[in-house]
Amino acid sequence: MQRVKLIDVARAAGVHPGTASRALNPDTTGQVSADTTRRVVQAARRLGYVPNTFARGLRTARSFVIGMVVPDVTNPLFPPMVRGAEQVLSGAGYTLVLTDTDNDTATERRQIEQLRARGTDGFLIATAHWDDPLVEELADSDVPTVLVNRNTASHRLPYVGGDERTGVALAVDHLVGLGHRRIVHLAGPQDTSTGRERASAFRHALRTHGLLVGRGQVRACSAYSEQAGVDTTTRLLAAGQEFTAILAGNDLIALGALSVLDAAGLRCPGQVSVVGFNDLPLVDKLTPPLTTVTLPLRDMGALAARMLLGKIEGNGHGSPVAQSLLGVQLAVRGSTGPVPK
Amino acid sequence: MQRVKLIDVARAAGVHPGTASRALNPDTTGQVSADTTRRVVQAARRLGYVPNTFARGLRTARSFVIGMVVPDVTNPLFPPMVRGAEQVLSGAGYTLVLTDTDNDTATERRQIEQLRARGTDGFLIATAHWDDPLVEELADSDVPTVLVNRNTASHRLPYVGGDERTGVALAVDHLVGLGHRRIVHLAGPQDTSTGRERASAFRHALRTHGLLVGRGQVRACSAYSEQAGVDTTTRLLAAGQEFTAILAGNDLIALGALSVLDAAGLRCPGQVSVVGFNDLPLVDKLTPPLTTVTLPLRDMGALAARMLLGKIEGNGHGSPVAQSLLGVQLAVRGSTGPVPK
DNA sequence: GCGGGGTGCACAAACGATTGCGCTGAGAGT
DNA sequence: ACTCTCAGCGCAATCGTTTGTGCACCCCGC
Repeated sequence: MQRVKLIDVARAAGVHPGTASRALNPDTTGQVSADTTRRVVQAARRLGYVPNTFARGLRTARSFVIGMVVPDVTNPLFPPMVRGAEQVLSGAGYTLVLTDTDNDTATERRQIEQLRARGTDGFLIATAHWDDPLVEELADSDVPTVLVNRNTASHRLPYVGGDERTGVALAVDHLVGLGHRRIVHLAGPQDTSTGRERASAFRHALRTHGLLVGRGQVRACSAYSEQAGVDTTTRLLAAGQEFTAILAGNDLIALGALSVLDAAGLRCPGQVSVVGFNDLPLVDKLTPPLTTVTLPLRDMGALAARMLLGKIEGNGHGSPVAQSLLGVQLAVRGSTGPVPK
Repeated sequence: MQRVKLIDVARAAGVHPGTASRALNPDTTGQVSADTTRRVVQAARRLGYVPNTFARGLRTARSFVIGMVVPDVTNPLFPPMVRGAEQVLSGAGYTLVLTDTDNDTATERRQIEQLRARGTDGFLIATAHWDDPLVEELADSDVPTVLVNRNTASHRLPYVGGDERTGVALAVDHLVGLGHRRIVHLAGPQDTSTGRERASAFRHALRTHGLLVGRGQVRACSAYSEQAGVDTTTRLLAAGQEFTAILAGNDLIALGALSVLDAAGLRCPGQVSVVGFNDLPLVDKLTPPLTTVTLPLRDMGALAARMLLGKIEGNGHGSPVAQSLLGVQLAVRGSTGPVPK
């Protein structure tokens, strides 16, 4: 596979392989004279030496591989996080292995097992559920792990996410500012932290404005999908609930809501205003362009990666559990307007 | 790192580690009696044995890692291909390492180097340029490689893509069927196979319909981006070229074209029809919904992965170079209509 | 001039799985 | 009954790197 190995470099430099190893390794190069180091480094460069990852990994039990687990790469929410993480990681000499669970717990377990068998140095988990045995297992184990995008109930692991509560508050303020009083929240799945957090923040925001939160005003969708948005909105209309605005759990749910509203002859924003979450690509080009909460996805991925590196390279101690919430913004667009008279 | 190793299993089964190894390995289990195999397998399962990838890789010089190189994960074109590939590969016991070149050749080279150092068993390349030194290097090397989505001039490596020519023909037939005679092609970058192929197919399709291809009728964009679409369309209008329909090199270019047309007061599809390529998510929800060519992205990824596995596990021989083009479809939507009178 | 403290390096033992080789014993063939 | 064969398994080398240990040797101070 690889031609030139350490022993070749050592021979070329006229030293023992062990010495060559120390010379090449930044941490141990101090144990070797400057002159020898120079000769070894030169020989290595000249011969084009690349260390064999297997041999090194076998000896050191480190792989420089980070596993990142997402539910579905084709969901545009995740690629920016992946990019952010990858840039940080590859800058630090790590390789990111991305794996897709297809929203399936069994698959997820299998993938994680496989990665652990590979000696993965750490995990970035974007699939966490509110009660998540897999995540608890990771927390019990000694492999460094950081949660991103979704948290768990236990708060046992470091977490990086968006400031959901502020996002919801911005959206509600905006709607209330437009005169809306009857606002419905099509919440995300309540087994995810984002779904719960946004719903809780929604109730809180309404109360802040002195509005009551009636029953049926928060309706949880079964998934963060357009179809779930369609279903829940259909039920909402069937229930005869009155409302002039919808805060959707995310953009996909908002899309589902919009299509049902359209089919029911309810104009947006004329009769109903709609706000989404995440600011997916192209939602600004729809008719009407979707008002939505923008999360710093890329920064979330990058920060999570940095925190993970800190856990790995910092000797395990340091701030044990950190919960970081990154700032969000509200992108006000065409799907929200003044409350109809 | 890992508790239980082969020697533990062997001890539990009362055999030599070597024997245990053979018993566990499907290829060599024939060298061990059925009874012994059963005992070993049972012990392995009971103890929860997972082989150490490093030790195995060191000995066998195989990693069961496939590197996939894409220009940008956040471009929705790629995630479906990644998923398709990942499913095939993980089903076969391989791990997919996804890497993002950020459309930068230097980054790409670095990433590929790093992956090769890791003993990557094969590459799936989605970043190929028409003349691509990096790809040629891979072709020269002995590491199995399959190109996907984009081909190179040399045709030295197996390739899986969509049937671009048919896609273009469908689009042109559709436009001509609507009465369009003055059709402009906003071609993709001409250093990519897709850009060249679509442009060439466009000329060919026009001739098939007995239409002349005038100068200025095919205009190459500098990138597959919305901005490039904006720029090229702006130039097109400035040139005073007459046209009633645009075939865009891809959906992003089409989006750019649409916004410029809109700004210029040209209604779509009333005055100008627009066809895209790729069928990105949400382009069916725009106003007007974009008529576009649909590629089987997921199948492309899956087939490419299968071909790569064939190259890796088939002993190198077999059909040396295969070029596979998968069927495409035209999704007719609202952005195309009858030619204005 | 001699002992002591260091520096700089060589030596060799790991890491854990795979695999060519060779030994043992049982069955078959004559 | 004796050899031949071959299935089944144990033995030990091997993959390439890292790292604890110890041996030189040099310089210094007494």
